Amino acid sequence: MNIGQAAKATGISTKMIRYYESIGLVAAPHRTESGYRVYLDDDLHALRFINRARDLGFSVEQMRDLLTLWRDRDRASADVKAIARAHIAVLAEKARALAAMSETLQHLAETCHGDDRPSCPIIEKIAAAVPSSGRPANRPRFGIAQLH
Amino acid sequence: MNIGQAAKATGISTKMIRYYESIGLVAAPHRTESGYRVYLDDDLHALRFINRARDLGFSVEQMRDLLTLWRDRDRASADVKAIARAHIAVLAEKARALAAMSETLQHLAETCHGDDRPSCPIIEKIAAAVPSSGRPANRPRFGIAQLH
DNA sequence: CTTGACCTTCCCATCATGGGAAGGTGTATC
DNA sequence: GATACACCTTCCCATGATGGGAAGGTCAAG
Repeated sequence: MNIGQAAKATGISTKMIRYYESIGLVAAPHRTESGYRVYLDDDLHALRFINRARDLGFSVEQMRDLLTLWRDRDRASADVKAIARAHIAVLAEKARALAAMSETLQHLAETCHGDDRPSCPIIEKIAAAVPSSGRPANRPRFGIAQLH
Repeated sequence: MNIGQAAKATGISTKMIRYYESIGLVAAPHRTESGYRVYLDDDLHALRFINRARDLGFSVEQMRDLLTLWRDRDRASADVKAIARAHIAVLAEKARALAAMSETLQHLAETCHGDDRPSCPIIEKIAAAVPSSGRPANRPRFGIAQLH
């Protein structure tokens, strides 16, 4: 099985399959004489595992840990659960932060006529913060760019 | 006012203030004879505007648009509202996606004993997808890395 | 034997942000 | 005045996960 077929079979792009190999997240597969990568069932299982972990928002480094635990038949389920729980908390906090932004903006938008006139509470409140939207100086920022 | 003081006054790091200047998001401030940047009230207003827009999850390009609209006294409030509404939808969708991940993982974690024994439904279900967690092939991915 | 679909490696871009080096400036204290 | 220290300048590099694209090799069908 070539890399393109493996990509279709696992839902991971060829680019990313090569990337995961380059950073050692997955083992290098066999090669044909001409240098083509050949994927076997075990390779595909690992890639599918990665795809599902990725869908759950795990980072590459977390997936590395999960793959190690997956392969270790003697690991304690507590080890897996600890990773999961930490991740759940981070996901929930990011979701909360985004929802809060959305709602704040929604409130602002509701008070904006949205017609030809220039008066616009949205931009006015961004220009001069209302107390309720003030960020207490050192609360961690959760802008879009900080969400990974 | 030097850049460090401007940073404290606006909540934007010196690094980012210089960056916003370099990409033309804010105008270059005056300089002292020795080359130090000097920030005046107008500069600070713009930086505070940016900080608040950033707290609402707006991207640099969206902030560029918002700043233009802010400075244009004759703009239609509909123009501002359109940007806000598009952004609200994106934020809400990202929040939803993250919350869904968190909940899926939460369900898995609840069925895991989290003790010394190796049996762990979390990792087993990542290894062999359950139907309910299957991603319908071409639904847009919303992993952590795609959230910006 | 040509065509076209694949494969290979390599480099570059994204987005917003921080780190750090190498060197200049400004001010308070000895 | 000199020394120390905090600040400023520009410049380059890194992040994380992903895609784009170039330049060239391989394979199978017509």
